[in-house]
Amino acid sequence: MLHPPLSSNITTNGAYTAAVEEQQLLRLLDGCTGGIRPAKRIHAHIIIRGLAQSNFLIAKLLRKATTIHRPEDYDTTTSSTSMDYSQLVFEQVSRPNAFLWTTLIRAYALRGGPEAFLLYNRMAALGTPRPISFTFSALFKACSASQQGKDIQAHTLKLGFDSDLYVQNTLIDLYVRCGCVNDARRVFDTMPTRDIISWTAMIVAYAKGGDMEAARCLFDSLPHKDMVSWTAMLSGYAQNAKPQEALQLFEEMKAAGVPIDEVTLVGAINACAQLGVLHLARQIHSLVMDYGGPESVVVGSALIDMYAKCGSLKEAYQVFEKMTVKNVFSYSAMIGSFAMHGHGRAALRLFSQMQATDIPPNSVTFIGVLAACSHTGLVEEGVQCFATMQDEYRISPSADHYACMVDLLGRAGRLEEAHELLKTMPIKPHAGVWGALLGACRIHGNANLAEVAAKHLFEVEPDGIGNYVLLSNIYAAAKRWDDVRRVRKEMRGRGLRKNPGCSWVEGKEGVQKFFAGDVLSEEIETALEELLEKASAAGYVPKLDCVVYDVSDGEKEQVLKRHSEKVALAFGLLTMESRIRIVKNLRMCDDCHLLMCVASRVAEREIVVRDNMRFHHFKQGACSCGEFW
DNA sequence: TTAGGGTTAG
Repeated sequence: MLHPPLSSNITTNGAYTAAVEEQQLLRLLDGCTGGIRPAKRIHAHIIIRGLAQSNFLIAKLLRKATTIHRPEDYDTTTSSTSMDYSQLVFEQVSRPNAFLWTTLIRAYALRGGPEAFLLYNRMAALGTPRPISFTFSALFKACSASQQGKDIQAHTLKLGFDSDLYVQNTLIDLYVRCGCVNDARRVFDTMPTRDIISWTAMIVAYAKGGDMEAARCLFDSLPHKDMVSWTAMLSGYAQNAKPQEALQLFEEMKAAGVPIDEVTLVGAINACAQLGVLHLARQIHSLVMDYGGPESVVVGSALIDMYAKCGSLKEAYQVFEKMTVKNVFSYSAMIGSFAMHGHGRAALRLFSQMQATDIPPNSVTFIGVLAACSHTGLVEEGVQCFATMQDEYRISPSADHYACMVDLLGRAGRLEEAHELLKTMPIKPHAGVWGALLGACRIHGNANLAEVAAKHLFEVEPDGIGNYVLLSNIYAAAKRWDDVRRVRKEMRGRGLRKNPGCSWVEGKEGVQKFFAGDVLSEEIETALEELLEKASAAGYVPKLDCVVYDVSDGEKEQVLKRHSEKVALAFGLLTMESRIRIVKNLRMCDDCHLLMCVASRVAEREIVVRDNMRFHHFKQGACSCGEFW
């Protein structure tokens, strides 16, 4: 039996017995897994032993009962949640102390919603007990808008918590979550003492705001960095499209002997996915295995995405299959992976499998599903999924979903329908939606509708350089040179310059990067010439329309020849014995696509190209996209 | 009590 009968409390040594029993129950609570049902069992013991008024015990009990993400969060026998139960237990304590109040406030705060504030207001109205610093760190966690934070901050000032490290650190974090970098910095600057947590929170503030130089400046001036501050910096680089800097930091971190955990690895995985370099991906994967394999679904989902973006759909699927716990992220990542490689049917099959589980798809899942249909020309299926999303899953389509639908219809040549959908959508179309229409106009050579799309596009995204390039491409294809000049003049007037095309390719001695128009080594120049000769003999004729300048055909040919992916291909032919993998920063042009097709046949090589849209796998003269891109 | 993480269209 766990406890002696109640009567044993009534001894001359009652206080001593109670203390011993409290210790026993605390140990019991420490050993319990958390969740509502185990908590209820221990609560029964607490009541039997007459300790239901112990603030300390009850606070610990509530912390256990309200542990989130446990299946026991809902008790089917009483139809109550752990919060209903905790509230009830709390109300039975006649003199709750500040710690007990705070425990309940924190539990509500972690769940979101207004209850945390209501409870605090009740506490403040009573006037006793007075809040403690813990109370405010819990309240700041409950805030989701900076104004709420400012209101609570006024209370901290009044009660003298304005120099408390924990309170101020949580306040910085709140401003970071709300995107208020300046407010976060003001708190940071006025703190009498700061610790590594204050610094790291501030590094994150700058990283979220895209100011990686300011983040780096703080990071460099931190005398004692820990794993979290290193990881914050690394992830910041990855999130701001600076994968090389992220991986460089990862190497430095390892060299400095800083420990690494799953969060660090996720940052590195993410960076590697952006670079698209497969041998690096494999290295990081084996590092993950050294750390015990992808134990969390977070790492697994990141790995799936990484392998897909590095061109290996097979390895992405292997990771997915091996995952023992799958969730909406892992399914969405895998469906999106099939989509970017043009495997629409496989994406739809996996989506069906997902529907048979108890994991409901979310709006991101549908982006993947719709993109898969769009990249494979499965128009009716896409239309059907768009309806299912709304009717069955009650997900209202976002502008991104409309962009997919406009792309789906437009790509398939149903331009008017796409335009009609766009005009009747209930939310404001963003640049992506008009961009999809403009892209479809390019494919189907509809310069008139392109003008309509471009007009709107320039309104919502006046500095989107790609839009001007796309429009001038469309005019160029229609040989409307005056219009081409007009667009180019507009670009110049706005101080916009074309992003230089850039490709990188995996060689034996690392990754080689090429820019369009680079001066080439003799070796590469020769390899390129030989390739073009062989291709011409096999029927390749340069698509001069791809050049948007009104210059002679000879000059156009020279421009095309220097496109970075062609140079990368020539380099790959020289250095790689088998498959050639190229990553490009912009969209591949029609001419390069054609040459890749022909080259895969005449050079008898598999070529995999990732551009900023999707993957193309070239093999024996054909592309996996089936010319539908 | 307080800081770092995964899937998103053109």
